Amino acid sequence: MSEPGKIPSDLSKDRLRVWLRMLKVTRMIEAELRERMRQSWDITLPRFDVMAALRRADAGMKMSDLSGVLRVSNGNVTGIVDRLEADGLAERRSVEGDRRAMRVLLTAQGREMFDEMAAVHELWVDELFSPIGAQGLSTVHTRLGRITEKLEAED
Amino acid sequence: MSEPGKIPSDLSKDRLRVWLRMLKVTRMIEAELRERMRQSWDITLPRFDVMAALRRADAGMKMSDLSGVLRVSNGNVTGIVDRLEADGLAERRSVEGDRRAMRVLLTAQGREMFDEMAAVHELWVDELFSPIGAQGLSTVHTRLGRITEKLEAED
DNA sequence: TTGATTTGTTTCAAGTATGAAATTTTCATA
DNA sequence: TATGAAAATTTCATACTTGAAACAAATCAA
Repeated sequence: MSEPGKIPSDLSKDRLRVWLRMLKVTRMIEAELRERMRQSWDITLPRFDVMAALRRADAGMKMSDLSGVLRVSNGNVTGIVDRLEADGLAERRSVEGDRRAMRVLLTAQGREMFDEMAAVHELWVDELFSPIGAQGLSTVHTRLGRITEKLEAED
Repeated sequence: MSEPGKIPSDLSKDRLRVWLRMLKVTRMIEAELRERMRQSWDITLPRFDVMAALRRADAGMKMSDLSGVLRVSNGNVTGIVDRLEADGLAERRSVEGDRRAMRVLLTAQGREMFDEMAAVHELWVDELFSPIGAQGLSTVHTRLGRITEKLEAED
């Protein structure tokens, strides 16, 4: 980046390049993880993401909380939870005091399966990110953090 | 990252944290770009991506080249090109010498529309990445590059 | 040459994703 | 206490996505 002969004020092109590379890396890693999950447990990434969110919430989460945390649409979550429920990994319970809302939580089976998957998932990510050491991780983490701050501040 | 009291050998958790953050940032930016594109030109991100790939190839690209470059499945590209073609933005031509293959290229209208969109798109990305300066861009770019190298070497 | 494999594309079923509309329930307030 | 706005979820139409299967055409080997 910013080679010798280049006008430094042209950050715009560099930002575009970084964005395209980030998009590429993210897609490659997602593809790799998706494939491994499919092979290992016949599960999809969206289902795993929902289970990960639910695992942290002992009391369960409302549908709208789920779509908020995962940043996907409400209707989307409805379908994924439907399928998790059909597989016996999650369940919907009513929220006392509000008959509109639903509380979703993992079943015992769902928790057990997620814990098993999460451990392996962490190993995979460690492997895929192995070219980046502690130094690089720190830099990338803080730089990306600035972007989320900015985006979250805009709401 | 790697705070004072922390055992440095536990890079695994840091890598997971960085991956999760990267996923989050990528999704936020994609959501933002998708929304703006929808509002401005009633176009989707996948269509824009295909047009971007085609714009660089004056002679057009084969369907399989497209899916290779964009890292999406063959069947996926079929649908997106179908819709671009229906909108008069791209067209399929036969490849002389190989009756199986198809050459896809932008129409004049497609090129014109893409150039207009690309200019604005670059401004948006510049804005969204504005919290990262030249220094940070460079670091992030090279770190992410190592990951793609590793992943591409594995094929 | 012919048969087998490979290549390029499309089709298909299932799942993921969006944004908008529809439903039901809650809540504020006049 | 009506009643209108806001909130929580589902439903819907449309589009994207995958992996597998189907198909046709090209290539390669016996």
